[in-house]
Amino acid sequence: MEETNDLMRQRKEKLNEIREAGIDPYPHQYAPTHTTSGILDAFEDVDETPDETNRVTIAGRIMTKRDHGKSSFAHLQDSTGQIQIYVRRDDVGTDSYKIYRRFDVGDIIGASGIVFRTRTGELTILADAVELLSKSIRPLPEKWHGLQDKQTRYRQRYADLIMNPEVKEVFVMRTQIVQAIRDMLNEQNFIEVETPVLQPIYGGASARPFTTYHNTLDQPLYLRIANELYLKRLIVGGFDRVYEFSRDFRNEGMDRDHNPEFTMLELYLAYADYLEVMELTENLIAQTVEKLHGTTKITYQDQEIDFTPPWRRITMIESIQEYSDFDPDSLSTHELYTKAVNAGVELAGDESKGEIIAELFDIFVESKLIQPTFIYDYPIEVSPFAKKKPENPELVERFEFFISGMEVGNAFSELNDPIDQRQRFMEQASNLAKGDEEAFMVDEDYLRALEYGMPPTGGLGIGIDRLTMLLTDQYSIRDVILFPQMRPEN
RNA sequence: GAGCCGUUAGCUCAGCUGGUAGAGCAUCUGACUUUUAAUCAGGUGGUCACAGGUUCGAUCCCUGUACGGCUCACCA
Repeated sequence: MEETNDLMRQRKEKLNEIREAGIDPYPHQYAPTHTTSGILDAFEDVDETPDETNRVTIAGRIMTKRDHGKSSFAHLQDSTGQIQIYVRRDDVGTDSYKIYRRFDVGDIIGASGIVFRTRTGELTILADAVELLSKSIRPLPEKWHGLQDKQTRYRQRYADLIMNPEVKEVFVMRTQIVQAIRDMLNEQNFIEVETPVLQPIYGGASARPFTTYHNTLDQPLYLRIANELYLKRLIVGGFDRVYEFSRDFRNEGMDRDHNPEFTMLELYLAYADYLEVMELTENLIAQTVEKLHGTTKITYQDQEIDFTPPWRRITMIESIQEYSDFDPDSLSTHELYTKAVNAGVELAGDESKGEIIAELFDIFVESKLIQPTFIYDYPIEVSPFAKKKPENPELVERFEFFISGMEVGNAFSELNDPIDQRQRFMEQASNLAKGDEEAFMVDEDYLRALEYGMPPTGGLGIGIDRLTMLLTDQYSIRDVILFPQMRPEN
């Protein structure tokens, strides 16, 4: 049912009046010569005397309008900012001025005129022609407080973007972050590729997938939870450096740093191990921060974060020793389990030592890692695609990095031994059979690829949404995703 | 999934001990040819999220539902 109110009815009446005057309220094109910020830059020296040489044409949305009888001031907003226009009846003509008076805040109009400076010093366009480009029939939020309600801001991002310039700035920065990373990777001879979103077998991470169905093939398909296994197939195929900004989908809960669909950068680098990837990671991110902010020190939620390499490196076991009173090295699995349960850690009882260690890390360490920190050498049980450490087969060459208590990225020396990989898959498959919804299926085709031989390879995944949160000082992932997932309104 | 909080005019928000609702902005009418939260005068605008219950009477108290926020759980 069509939503309506007095304000909208009044605007529709104005729309009809404009049509009856023979004017198309939705014309097909317009040719502005300038942007608002371009004018503010280019005409900085202009004074109070209008000079015909300073003629411009702009287009934008009316954000404020102050009518004064036979003259009027308004601010027009375009994608670059705002500028004031000054419209006088004697300059635009009586008929045109009458139509102009039917314009509302929110309408998109074009204006031609001369740039000058008002008595109060504001650079302004003295308009001699104004033209309706699109009539707005739904009123914008109030100018002073803007749009505050989070629900409306997320559901009607368009209104949020119109009213809140700082929101727009966040999304411009998001694009700049992606662009900066892309530029650096391209410079280092990485190839950007595209791999399937619809996958017959999901893998590369442990998460519940979204399931769909292909009618013609008559088979279920899964929206990818990661693209890892496809990128590594490409390494097998001979692309030595590949990456993809991948929209991934995980059918899990939503909170301040989880959205069901999110963007991950994954990259793979042949002949590298995880230590080389560590170096690449800190440089990639530090340079991105530097490009965006001109420095590698920024403030996130009132805490200073220093991205200057090298970042702190500490093993997972060491971090647990440091941040809790557990020493996994000196305890048996059973002792560790007992102590953890006594400390209030919820465990089912069938966890392996590695799983308990990972759990202890999550509970006692993760939230305390404020400055960029590499946690490395993970238990093998929670890392089915990472290569074992030569000197300790219970650990793998894997790291994650944490900033402001958030996991931002994950990397390892990729497991390229097809026999070992098959065994790890089998363990996962048995977990799946035991009811672990996040274990995954055996990907025979991926194993076949490994059997052809994959070079030693380092891989990395970076959560682009979380990185953007950090670099734009946003508390919630919903504030760095244009259209975050929401329940239906009705 | 759990706990807490919220939902009142287009927007931002008040609303006391239960007595059928207010402000600012926006909007409308009039005045105003350098204003900028323009100003001045006068108006319009409400399913108090939804459904029940208690009560003589409910925006207010109770129950349920929907949506949202925060926290927790889940998410290697």
